[in-house]
Amino acid sequence: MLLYNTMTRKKETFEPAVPGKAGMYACGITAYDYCHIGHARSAVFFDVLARHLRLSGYEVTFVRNFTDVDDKIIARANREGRDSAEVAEEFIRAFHEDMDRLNVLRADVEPRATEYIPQMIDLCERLIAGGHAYATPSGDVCFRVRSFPSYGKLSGRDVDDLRSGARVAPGEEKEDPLDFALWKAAKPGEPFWESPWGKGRPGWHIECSAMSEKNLPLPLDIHGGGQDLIFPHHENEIAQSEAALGKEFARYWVHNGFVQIDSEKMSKSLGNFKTIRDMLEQYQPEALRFFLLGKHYRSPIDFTADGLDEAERALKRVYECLAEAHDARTRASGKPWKPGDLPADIVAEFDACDAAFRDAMDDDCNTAAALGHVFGAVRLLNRVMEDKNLRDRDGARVLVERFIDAAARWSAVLGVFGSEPRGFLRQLRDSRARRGGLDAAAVEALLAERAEARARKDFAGADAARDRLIALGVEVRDTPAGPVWDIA
RNA sequence: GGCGGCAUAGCCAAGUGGUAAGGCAGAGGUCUGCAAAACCUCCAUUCUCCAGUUCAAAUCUGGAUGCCGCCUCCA
Repeated sequence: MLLYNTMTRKKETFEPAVPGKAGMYACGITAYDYCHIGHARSAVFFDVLARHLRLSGYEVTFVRNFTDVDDKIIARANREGRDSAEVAEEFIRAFHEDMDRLNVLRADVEPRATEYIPQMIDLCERLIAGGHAYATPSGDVCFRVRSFPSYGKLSGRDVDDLRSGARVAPGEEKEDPLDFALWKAAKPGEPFWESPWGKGRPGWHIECSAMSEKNLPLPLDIHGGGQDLIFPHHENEIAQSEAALGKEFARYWVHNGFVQIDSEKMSKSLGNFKTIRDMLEQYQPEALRFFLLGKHYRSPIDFTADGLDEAERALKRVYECLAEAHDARTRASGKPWKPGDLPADIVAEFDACDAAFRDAMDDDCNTAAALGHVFGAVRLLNRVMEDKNLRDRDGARVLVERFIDAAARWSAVLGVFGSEPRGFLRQLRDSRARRGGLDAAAVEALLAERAEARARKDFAGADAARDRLIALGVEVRDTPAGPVWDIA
């Protein structure tokens, strides 16, 4: 497959270090608050990438870490009079709850920074021994950026340009303003670990270097995260790991784009973020996931209510079709299919959609294009099911089976379309009804009134009931199995 | 100031040299007691603008304009 590599700024053919195996490391969250939609996008994308690689035959080892010791966690713990480990634990649990709902699979290894303190200390010592780091009088350990000549290669930065913007804060003990902390001396009230430099705790960047080194063979095949991690986080990881190891740290650097609100980055610092759990009170998790997959992962995506509503409608179209397909298959057990194949061009068109789906995923995980091909298949199946001359043929049965089978494969990669269709449609309707503040009792009463009128062939009365339902935003659909209702 | 990204119909959006996927909305039709869903047809001679390369450009090059991101914690 092709994968865009931030290092080379090009799509490249993905060739792991060991053929058939793929080691993936994605930077996870700092556990100090509930996750927002931006975290969801990153998690959903790397989940899809891991799923796609697996289904393409790679033996994938996916590592996603938790940062469970950090300034922000400590700040929150102190503010709430709690232990920082307890705070981290709470939000790691919340992360798992949110991700489970979004159908993001657990990573194979989910290391926490505090479990790797000895490895981080060891890495610091190796860097000091190699002349790439130094301890300061107060017990910090800093990376000597100037000792690593290719610093800036990932983010396209020039050390001299960076220097003009950097400044040394008064009282800092860095040799150079560009140098960054690998290990921080503990301040009063902070969690700490014993180290050769006294009581302290790890800096952020060293965590990922240590955790990736211990959990995956280096070089990593894929290292990823949000685009904001390119600089300085990933640049610093490269410097640390490559300076310590003397070899390449990661082969493919993959970064997802941001979620925006009103064309501005959604972030905690801007205060314009929406948490996953807040959104899931209003929308089905699958609608959010579908929405995120509707745009290419490297482009920014604007998060809007309209966008989610559209995702719901699109999802509904696919599930209506899946429900039809399931019904057709079930009905077939009681009613024999007639002999006869479908026209060859219809079968060929289905094959083309299925192949195009895979090609799109192979092309840098182009989920938006892949979804387009799902709709191609949906329309094709609807057309056959609609055609009185075709729908009872044995060839139609075969197509229905193949469609259901293909949908299961698409679902396995994308993590959507995998629910039981009728159940999903009911949940979708109910969540939309709840969002619209619909009076369920009033709807039920009008539905009953209309059913009675229809039974009497009192169509004027039935239409009057329908009009009042429409006024409530409800539309009624008469099916062979009886009337069903939905939100217009 | 330094570095980078993006600009496609009313809206969302795919598309890295060969003549504009898909979804939503809209118009007409089939079906239906009426509807809805579904299906069929239509809906960008054109891809922010200007130059250039090429037989051929939304796609490559240069320039302009606009929006966004990184350079400080951040998915």
